[in-house]
Amino acid sequence: MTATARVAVLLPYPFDRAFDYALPQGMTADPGTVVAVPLGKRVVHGVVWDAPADPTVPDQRLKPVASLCDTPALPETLRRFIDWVAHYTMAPRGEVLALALKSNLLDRPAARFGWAASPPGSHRITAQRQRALDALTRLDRPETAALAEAAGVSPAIVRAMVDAGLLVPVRCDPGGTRLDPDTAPPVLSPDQQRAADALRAGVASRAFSVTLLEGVTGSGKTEVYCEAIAEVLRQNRQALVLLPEIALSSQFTARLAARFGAAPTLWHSGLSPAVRRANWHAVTGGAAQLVLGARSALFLPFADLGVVVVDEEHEAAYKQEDGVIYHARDMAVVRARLSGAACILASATPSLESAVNAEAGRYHHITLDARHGGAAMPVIETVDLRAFPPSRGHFLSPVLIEALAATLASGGQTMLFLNRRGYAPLTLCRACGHRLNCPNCTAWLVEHRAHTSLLCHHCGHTEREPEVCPACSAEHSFVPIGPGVERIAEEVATLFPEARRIVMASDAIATPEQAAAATRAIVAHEVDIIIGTQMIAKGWHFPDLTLVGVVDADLGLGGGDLRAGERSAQLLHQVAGRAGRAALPGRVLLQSFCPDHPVMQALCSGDLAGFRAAEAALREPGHWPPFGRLAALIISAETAAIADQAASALARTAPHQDVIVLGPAPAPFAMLRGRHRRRLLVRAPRRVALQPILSTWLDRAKLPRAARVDIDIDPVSFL
DNA sequence: AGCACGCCGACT
DNA sequence: GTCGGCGTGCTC
Repeated sequence: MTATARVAVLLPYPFDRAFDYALPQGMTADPGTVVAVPLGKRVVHGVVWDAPADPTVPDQRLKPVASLCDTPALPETLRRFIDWVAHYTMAPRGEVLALALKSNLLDRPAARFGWAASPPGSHRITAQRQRALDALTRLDRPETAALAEAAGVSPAIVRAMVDAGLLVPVRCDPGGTRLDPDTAPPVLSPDQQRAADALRAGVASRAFSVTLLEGVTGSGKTEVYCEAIAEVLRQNRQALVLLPEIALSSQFTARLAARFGAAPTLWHSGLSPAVRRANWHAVTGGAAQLVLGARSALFLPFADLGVVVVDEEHEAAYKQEDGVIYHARDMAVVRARLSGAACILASATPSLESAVNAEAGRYHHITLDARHGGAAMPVIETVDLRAFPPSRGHFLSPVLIEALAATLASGGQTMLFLNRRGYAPLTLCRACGHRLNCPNCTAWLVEHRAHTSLLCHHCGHTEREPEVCPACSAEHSFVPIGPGVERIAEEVATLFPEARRIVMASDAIATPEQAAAATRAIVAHEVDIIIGTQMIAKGWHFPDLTLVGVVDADLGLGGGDLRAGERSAQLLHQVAGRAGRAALPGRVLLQSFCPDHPVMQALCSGDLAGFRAAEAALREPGHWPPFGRLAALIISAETAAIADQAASALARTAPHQDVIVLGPAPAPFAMLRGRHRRRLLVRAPRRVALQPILSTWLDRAKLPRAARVDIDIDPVSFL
């Protein structure tokens, strides 16, 4: 009597271990094989894992594997990556697998069709139709949305052209066109050439390496790392470029397409299910040579990854904050290591983490100094709001208004930056001082005049402004306090009624199409003044923009966040970089109540490296990141009492060896989406691994069932 | 994640 | 008397 042949199958659900299944006679399944297996009453997809069978489960309890899928096996490098991420983040292994394998990806994608121009006939060619036909000469068999976006026309125009017979469908499987590393090689400066050669050599060695590529906005980082990608294409391996989700613009896609002669394969949350599936299959089949994606693209089944680029590596948006909590920049390094690939971290304002790793020699460090094409860095000055205050109820200092007027007069464009959506961040009763709060969160309600309502930016709660104050019953007594971008737009309209304005915030610009339309209008100089949030800080290239005004440069400095100064410097530097990118010199005015603050000083002098050194000197003695390890335990419950009880119970049993446990404290948003939250911070020197300490601690702690503990390794947001 | 089992309130 | 709320627990 021979024992049943069994395989361990990892399922994409929150189980930490693989389940054993019986392998029917004659069936073989190597690790990585995607299989269908019975689970309870259902049949689900899973992956044969490289785990030993579990002898404690007797043969009789095993169910047989139902069938093998004809999808290519999940590559070993991806399986090891999933194991690594699960261990590091302390997330159940199956939950991590779920990031890589959703069963709706598995069906073979249907053939896809794009559009080509039909031979010229006797059609009426309107200006918009001509734009689409022009765009078609630059694109390879684009689908409707891609063509419409590239041409700057609505999808309806494209559909009408199809109906009129101007466009004919042709098959366009993703990755069907090979990328050509030599399509449009850039002309590089000697500085860039040296950097490109070094990156290319790293790729050519086919070994793991990490390089921090530091260069100011406009120094040509993209052109340089594209040379590393070109080398990977020559090796016939695959390349991955990660961008913060918000920066996945069509402008960037078009740049890569122009460089390599065909569009990269996209991966982000906005893709339709059909495109998702097609692109996933293109990656696993090797047809996708270059993927441009958000952080989740790390979990794609690359067969042979040669380079991973993390652009804007300092961005906090790389931190996944719910579900499996991970930092995509750090996981990109791991993904590259496990794949024998080169990893390139690119930024104008590197994170302290990466800068310290480069300093310590763990990463290579390449710096691009000059702005390419001769454009100078803008002149950055502070405007002391104590000396030059705005008039009552307004937010632009006379100094900024004067600069704005001069720029308008000379025909230049101005950008006003304020990282705050809506009209006013706080609404209070003139009679009694009552503040309108969110019922679910520790947060003020933000007035949005565009929707004539008050909105919570944390949970989405929305309500009308009450007629009567709920505290003192005064009528129509509410006044807006402080500015949001809508209010700045209003102020600008009063000051310069003839100037053409656009507000760029996530309320107004919600889709890539809207962003593309706004960008086009700005580049075409159909706009004089751009008023925007964070959204306008990233990657755009507006040639006529010469003045940048930061309405509240102090905004990011409060809140007691470990990285507040660092993040503020990065964001403001990035915003400043929008000014004067073409032939025209740029000027940046930072409105501040504390112009002597190290962040303002660093920005004005351009000495960000000096600022980083000062930050490092503050963090190193106490083993704060990146000089030590940090984890946050967020304890949340329906009631404050349960949250408090659970948090102090945890704190009482806290380990002392090698770690310091801080707290419990109310999490900065003590109440979020209706749950009460407390936080413990666990800090340790770099040599100590936190995970085993945390798991023994949490396993022993007896917590009330109503309380939940979320572990955040390497927290960045402190929310 | 799903899906069962299980023990307390308003309905044909 | 049953239908159904979602708390708890299991899935090889």
